[in-house]
Amino acid sequence: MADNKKMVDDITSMDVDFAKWYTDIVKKAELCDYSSVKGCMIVRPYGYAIWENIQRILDAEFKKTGHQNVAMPLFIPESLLQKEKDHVEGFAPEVAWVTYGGSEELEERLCVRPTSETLFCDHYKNIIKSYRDLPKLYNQWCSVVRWEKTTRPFLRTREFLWQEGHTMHETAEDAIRETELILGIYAEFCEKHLAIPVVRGKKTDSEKFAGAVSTYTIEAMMHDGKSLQAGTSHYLGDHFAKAFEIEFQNRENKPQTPHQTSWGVSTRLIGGIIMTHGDDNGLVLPPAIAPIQIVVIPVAQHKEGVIEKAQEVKERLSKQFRADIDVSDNSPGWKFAQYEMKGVPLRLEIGPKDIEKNQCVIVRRDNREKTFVSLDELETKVAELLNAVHDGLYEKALKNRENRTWTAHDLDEMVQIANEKSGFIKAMWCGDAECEAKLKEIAGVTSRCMPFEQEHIGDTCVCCGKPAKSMVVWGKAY
RNA sequence: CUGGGUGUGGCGCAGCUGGUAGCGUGCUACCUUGGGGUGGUAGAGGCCGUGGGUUCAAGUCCCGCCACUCAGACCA
Repeated sequence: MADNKKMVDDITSMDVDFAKWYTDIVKKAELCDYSSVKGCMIVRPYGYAIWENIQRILDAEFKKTGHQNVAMPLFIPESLLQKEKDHVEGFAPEVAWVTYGGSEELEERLCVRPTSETLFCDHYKNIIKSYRDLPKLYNQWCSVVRWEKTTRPFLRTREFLWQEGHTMHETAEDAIRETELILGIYAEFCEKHLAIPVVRGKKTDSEKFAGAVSTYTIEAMMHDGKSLQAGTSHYLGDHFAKAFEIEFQNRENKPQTPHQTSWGVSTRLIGGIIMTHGDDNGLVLPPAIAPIQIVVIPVAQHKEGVIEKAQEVKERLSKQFRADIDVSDNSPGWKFAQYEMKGVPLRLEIGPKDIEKNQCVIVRRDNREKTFVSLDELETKVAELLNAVHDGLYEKALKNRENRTWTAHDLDEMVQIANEKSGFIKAMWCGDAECEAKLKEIAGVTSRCMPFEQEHIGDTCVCCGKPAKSMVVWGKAY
C-alpha cells in the first residue's frame, strides 16, 4: 500500500530540481508568499502557525531554565554598533541604514538591528552593578534585518523572525555552561519535536560568529545532502562587556567584568523541516509542530449522517489534538492530495461503510500506511500513530544522513568525495585556517563543525599532512 | 557582486516572419461527485514588468532600467 507514486504533478520532482521543488512547496503549501521587497517574505497563516508552535515549545523551555522575555529597539545608533570591532566588521556589509527621519537627515544614522548584542550591552551597562544582579537571562522574539544578496524563502531572507537570547554571567564557566545548556535545548528540540537529527559541535574560528570567543552549533543534513546550520549558541567572553564598560562588584568587593552569551534560532528551521522531511507530494510536517495534526475527510458525504458523524469524530479529536475537517464540495481524492501537499501527518477517512462498522481509516502521511481503527479506541490510536509518524520521519532523516556521511583520509580522497557525492565528509584537521581556505577552494566544502563526539580517523590533517588536532565535519551548506 | 533564464487575467503557459490578445487551471453560480486531484453548463477577469526608440502600426524588433529565478562568491 505504501507506494510512493506521485499523485500531484504540479510540484517539480525533488530529484529533478531540488531548488525548484523547494520553492514549489513553500508556495503550494501556502507557507509564504513573496512581497514587493526582495528577500522579505510574507509568512502566511499556515506557515506562521508552524512558527507559533516552534515558539510555544521553545519559549517554555527557555522559561523553564530561568529566562525572561524582553523587547529591544529596532534601531541601533551607528556609534553603538561600532563599539566591538570584530562584530562591526562581521555585520557591516549586510546592515540596512536609516538616514532620514521624515524629511530631515539624521545626525547619526541608525542601523536596523541585524542582531542585538550591542543593544543588550548598552542596557546591561546600566542595570548590572553587583554580582547579585547576575546572571541576567534575557531573550527576545523579534525580527532582524540582514541585507543578503541571494535570498530564498525561509532559508535566507533579508528580514527574518527569530529568537535571540542574551545573557550575562559572573564567570566564564557559568557563561560556557549556559552556552552548552542552550545548545542542548536546541538539539533536543530539533530531534524530539522536529524529527531532525543534528550534529552538535563547535565552529572553527573562521566560521564562528562575529565577536564570539566560540560558537556552538547544531548542523542538520537536508535531503539533498547539503548542510543547514539549524541553530547557534555563542560564548562571547568579555569582549563586548569590556567594549561597553560593563562592570560589577564581585563577592570580594572588587570590580569584575561579566561573561556573556548569545544564541538564536530562526524561521530557517521551517526551511529545514521542508528540506528534511518533504517529498514529491508536498510538505511533510512533524506532528509536534503541525498546525493540523489530523484532518477528517468524509467519504460520500452527501449520504445521510456522514457529515454529522465526521463532525462528531472531529470534535472528539479536537479535545486532544489539533484536528480539522474538510466538508467542502471537492471530491475525496482532491482532498487527499490537498492535505498531503500541506503535510498533515494523519488523515482520517470516514464513510457509510465505516460508520456501519463503527470504524474509520487513518492514513499516515510519511508512508501512506492505512490502518482501520475502531472508533472506540480512536484517541489512543491517533496518539500512537502520531508518534509513529514522528519516529518514522526521524529514522528516515537519520538514515539519509548515515547514507551520505563519508570519511576522507587525504586530500585526493577529499576532493573525489566532494566532487562525486553529496553530504558530510568527516576528516582530520590541523587547526589552520589556511587549510580550511584551501579545501574550500579545491573541494568546494566548508567546515561545518568540530563535533563534540570526536572520532579518530587519522593522525594527520587531511589537507596539509601535519599533525591533526580534531575531526571536522565538512560539507556544502545552505 | 558575477554569469544564465524569465517577466502576458490569481497561477501556469501560447502568441512563428509586427496588424491592438488566446489556452489550461483557478474563481463565481447551478447540477454532478463512494475511498487518490469527478464531470458538465453558464459567467466574471488581462492592454502584455517599466521607460524610451524604430514603424502607418509593437506583446512581437532595438536600447536602458527594474523585478523574480537558477548557478557561483558571502551569511542564521
